[in-house]
Amino acid sequence: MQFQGLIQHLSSFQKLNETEINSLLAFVKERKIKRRQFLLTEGEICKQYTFIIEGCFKMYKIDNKGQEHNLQFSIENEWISDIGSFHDNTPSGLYIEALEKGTILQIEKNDLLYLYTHFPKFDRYFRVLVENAFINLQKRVLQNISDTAEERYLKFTEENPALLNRISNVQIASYIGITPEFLSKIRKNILHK
Amino acid sequence: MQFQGLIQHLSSFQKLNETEINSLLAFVKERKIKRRQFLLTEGEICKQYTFIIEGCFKMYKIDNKGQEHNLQFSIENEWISDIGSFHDNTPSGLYIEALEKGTILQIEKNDLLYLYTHFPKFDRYFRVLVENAFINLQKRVLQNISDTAEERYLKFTEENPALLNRISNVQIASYIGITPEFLSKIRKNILHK
DNA sequence: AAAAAAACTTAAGATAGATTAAGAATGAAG
DNA sequence: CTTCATTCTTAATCTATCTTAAGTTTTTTT
Repeated sequence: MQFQGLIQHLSSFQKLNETEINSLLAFVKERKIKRRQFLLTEGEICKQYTFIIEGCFKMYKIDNKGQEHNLQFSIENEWISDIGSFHDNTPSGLYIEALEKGTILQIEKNDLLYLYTHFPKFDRYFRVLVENAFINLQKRVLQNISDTAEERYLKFTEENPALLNRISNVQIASYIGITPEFLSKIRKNILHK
Repeated sequence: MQFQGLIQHLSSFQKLNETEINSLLAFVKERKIKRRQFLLTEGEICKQYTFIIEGCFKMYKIDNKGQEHNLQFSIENEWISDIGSFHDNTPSGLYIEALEKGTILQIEKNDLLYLYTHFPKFDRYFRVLVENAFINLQKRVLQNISDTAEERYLKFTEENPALLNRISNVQIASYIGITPEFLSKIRKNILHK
């Protein structure tokens, strides 16, 4: 079994007792995922929270011109899901796709709600998780509205060293909101300094 | 006293009992705020969560060229604070400023933590609040990386009708990440269609 | 190992958006 | 009610970024 990563992640926020751990593990299911496999596609309702044991995933939308726009990358010991679709039971506008083969744990909505109700610690755990994700998104919005593309690229490389050797520049360009060609120009520019 | 708005807001998520309501109200303090008054400035640690009874506020950063960039507007029955600074006890990089005179309620960090610990409902309430704010921020990031300035402006007007008569186009331009001059051009363009 | 697909780069020309500057209109404050 | 400050607009010029297209390199799949 590969539950240590998840338990450790939860425990880093607050101590869990036996009952809490066992309840969680009773609900969580392990899945092997192939490269290019989808965890979610547009139009589906997001019915699970996904915790990544191993692998690298992207969450993105496709615009009316067929272009992909990356909202998020996630790797080992991180959660990924379309929270909006999950909570409102509405069809997602997003895709979640594996960039590498990997292994995940998933928990169904009803089971998560059960945990929320019976063990307040889970409410708190996910509140803190979302708070942290929220803080990071705020920084990203500020960057988007105030920084140039070159500044956004440099900050991305500084803040995501673990991703650099795992994803292509095409993916990074899509994440910071520019074309791959322009990113190429930016990288050339940086080299010549 | 002006606590109805807050109680109502909380109750719309889940029923509160007497004890919970009283505990909350014991901690919450009312303040009158003048136009142009600051609730937070750069370098300060954000020590309160603020609930707006009446008024309109903006939260923004100032970049190294002295330019303002609006992260958020908030009005009646909404919360505003720098969650990052609040939770990590780190100096904020943001300003919160009143665009109109108004009235607010504030709760101190220690008191909020007390509520979290003693009444799980508050954990849940703030988890759901942050989740909703997070979902909206995700939409904004996707807009920033995939839509043109004109599309962002049009969506802003559609999604924030209540703000339109209260804030200037200068503020809107700063929020969607363009100059006021270019927004002027966009508005002219829209008229000529 | 070969074939196919995806990623990366370069460059020319096009467009979105910034900058500067100035004048007119609106709103705030004494 | 009047003065001062801010907002809004316009236009010319400049710059960042996109588009298209092509060629090269790297990675994935067979």
